Amino acid sequence: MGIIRKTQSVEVLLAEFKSTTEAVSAIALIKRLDSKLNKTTVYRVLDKLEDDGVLHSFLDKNGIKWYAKCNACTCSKHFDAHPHFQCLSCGKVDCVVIDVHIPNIPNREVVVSQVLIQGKCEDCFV
Amino acid sequence: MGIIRKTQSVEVLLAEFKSTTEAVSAIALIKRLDSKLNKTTVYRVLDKLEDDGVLHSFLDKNGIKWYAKCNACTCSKHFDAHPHFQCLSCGKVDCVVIDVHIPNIPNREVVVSQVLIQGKCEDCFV
DNA sequence: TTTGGTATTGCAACTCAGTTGTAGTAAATT
DNA sequence: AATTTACTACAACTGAGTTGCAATACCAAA
Ligand SMILES: [Zn+2]
Ligand SMILES: [Zn+2]
Ligand SMILES: [Zn+2]
Ligand SMILES: [Zn+2]
Repeated sequence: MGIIRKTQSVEVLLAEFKSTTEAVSAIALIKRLDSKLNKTTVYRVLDKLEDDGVLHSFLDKNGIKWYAKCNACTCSKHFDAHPHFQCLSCGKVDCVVIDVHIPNIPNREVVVSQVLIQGKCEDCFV
Repeated sequence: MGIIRKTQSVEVLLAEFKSTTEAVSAIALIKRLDSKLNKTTVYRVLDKLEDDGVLHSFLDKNGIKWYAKCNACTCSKHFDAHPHFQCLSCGKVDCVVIDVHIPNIPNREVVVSQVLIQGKCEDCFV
């Protein structure tokens, strides 16, 4: 179940995503908002925002959870099964709006796929 | 640094991969070998076998570590940057030897990519 | 605007995969 | 057989994420 009440915590977290399209790790948010919100609250609100189709989440190379804004998602369905790009130099992660084609595999049904690309981002690219 | 001495622990772990091409999670190995090997030993030997190009590892949807046999890898370089397939019904994971093409991204250098495909495996496919 | 129901929050305690330090053990080499 | 040192077991730790619960704050009805 998603967000029901527009609380301070919700506003604070939404504000973190308002000005950027970059992804942010749950851990980074917890540290950054330490004086304002409790760790548990951050996890719970992020979870609800994902339910509502406002944010989407994924795991990075180290199994750490990241969140980014959704584009055209609803509470019933996420439409942003796009790849994510993690910079090996600065660690920044963001959504990449390219289409990676997953070929059919004999005798298997492909339902969903996750692609994590690693390399150098715009800022770190010489 | 990889394996230097051919110990009992190494033999036990190699035996687990000898008869199958399926991937096995570190946790599953730890449980399965609980009477023979210590948890720490399992992690350390797996790590070394990966260094030696005997096994390769990856994280599943839940950030859990899995290992599978390598094909043509050496201690200096892993050549098996292939996708992995996790069955949503039975949980089984294995290597998929298909080539998923990652297109170039403007102003970014793609170094490596990880693809995790989810769906129904051969056994669970109706 | 008060009141009351309940969604939400903070806190502490927990879970659990994976790591680290270390003293003892067992391969390999002589 | 003695020596060297890679390896192992154990216990204790780490750190991201979860859970239970009492206190709080949002919202709507009165
Ligand atoms: Zn960068
Ligand atoms: Zn994204
Ligand atoms: Zn299956
Ligand atoms: Zn593989």
